Amino acid sequence: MARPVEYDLNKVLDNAMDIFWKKGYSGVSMADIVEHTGLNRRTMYSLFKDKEGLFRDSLDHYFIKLSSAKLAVLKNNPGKKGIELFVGTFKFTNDFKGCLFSNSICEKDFLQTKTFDIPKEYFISIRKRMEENLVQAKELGEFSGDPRAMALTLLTVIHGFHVYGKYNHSKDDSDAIFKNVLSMIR
Amino acid sequence: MARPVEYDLNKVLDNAMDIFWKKGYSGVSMADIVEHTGLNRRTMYSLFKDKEGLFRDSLDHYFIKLSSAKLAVLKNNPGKKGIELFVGTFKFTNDFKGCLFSNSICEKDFLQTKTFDIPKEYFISIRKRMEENLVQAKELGEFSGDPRAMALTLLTVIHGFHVYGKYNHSKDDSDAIFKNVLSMIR
DNA sequence: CCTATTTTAGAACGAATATTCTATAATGCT
DNA sequence: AGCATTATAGAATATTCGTTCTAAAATAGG
Repeated sequence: MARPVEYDLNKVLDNAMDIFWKKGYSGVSMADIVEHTGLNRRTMYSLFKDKEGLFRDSLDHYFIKLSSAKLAVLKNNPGKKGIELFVGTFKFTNDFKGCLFSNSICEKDFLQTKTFDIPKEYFISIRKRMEENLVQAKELGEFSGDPRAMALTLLTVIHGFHVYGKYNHSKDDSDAIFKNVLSMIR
Repeated sequence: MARPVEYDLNKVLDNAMDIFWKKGYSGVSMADIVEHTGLNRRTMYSLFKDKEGLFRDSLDHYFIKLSSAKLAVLKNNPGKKGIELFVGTFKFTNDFKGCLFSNSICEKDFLQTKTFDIPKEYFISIRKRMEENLVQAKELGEFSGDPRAMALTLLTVIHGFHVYGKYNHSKDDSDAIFKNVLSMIR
C-alpha cells in the first residue's frame, strides 16, 4: 500500500557500528552516518529517534554479534579449554580498532544510562561465564584458585589487551600477554 | 613594559587536564575551556595555537606529574617490592575517571601523531621501568619468569584496571585483581 | 488512474562549534 | 604624562552540528 523500504536494517547497523567503532560517538557526524549507512536523514530519525538512538542500537548489534560468537566458545568447551579458546579469539590485526564497548566507556562519562548499561551488561555476562568455566576447571582438577578473582583478572586483561592494541599491534606481545595470563590457571 | 599576565600556567594546565580527563577531547568545548581555566579566548590561542595544542600540553602536563610520581616508586624500591608499591598506587575512587592516556587512546584514531605519541611514550617508559625491576627481582631470587612478558602483562592489567574502573568502582574487585596478578611474580 | 500511504531526496533550520577581531586595560620606559 | 607593548574582555565570524521540513517518488487498493 505504501512505498517499500530500500535499506537493509542489518547492513545499516553493520555500517553504523563500524563507523562508531572507528571514530567514537562524538567523532561521528550525521554526515558520516548518512554517507556510510546510505540511509536517508529522515529515515534515520524515524527508525532510531536520534543519533544516540542509532548508537544504542549499534551497541546492541555489537552485543548480539559478539555475545553469541564469544560466549558459545566458553559454553561449548568446559573448563580451562574453553577459557583458552575464548582468549584465543582475541587477536591484533592491522586495522585493529579495539573493543567498541571499551572505547565507548572510555570516551565519556556518559550519555543516557541506558546506553551506558549495554557494555556493562556484556562485560558482566562475560565475566560470569568465565567464572562458570573456572568452577568447571576446579572440578576437573585443572585449577585450584578463586574462580571469581580469576575471572575478574581475565576480564581486566581483555580490557587492557584492547587498549594496548590501539597503540601497538605486535602479534608477539599479544601472544606473550595471553600465554602469561593463561599460565595462572593451574 | 607591557601588561602583566593574570593566569598561572600551572593552574591553567591542571584545570585543562581535568576537564579533558572528565569529558574527553571531543566532549570539551571552547566554552568549557574558558570557563574552567579562567583563560581568555585570545590568550588561549596565543599560548597554545589551538584546541589540540592545549590538549597536547595537557597530556604533557599529565605525563610530567605522573611520570615523576609513579616511576620514582619503582626506582626507589628495587625488585618485587617496587612493583607491589607501584601497583598499590592505583586505586578506585568515587570520582574515578580512568587514565587520561588510556581514555584518549580509546577515544579516537587520532588527531596528529605527535599528540598520539605522548601516551605511547609514557606507557613504554612504564613498561621498561617495570622490566628493570623484574630483572632486579630475578637477581634477588624473587622471580623466575620472563621479565619482558611479565612487564607487558602488568602494563596490560593496568590498562584494563582503568577501563574496568570506569563502570565499576568496587574496591574489593580492585584488590582482587592486583592481588591475583602480583601472585604471578614468583 | 487516482488516491492513500509511506519512503526518499535533499534543502533549510537554529544552535553550537572553533577561531578571530575590535576595543580597552595595565604595565615599564622615557 | 605619554608612548609602546602586551593582556584581557567579549562581540563577531564562518563553519559545522544535529534535527526538521518540503516536495517528489513509489507502491497497493479502489
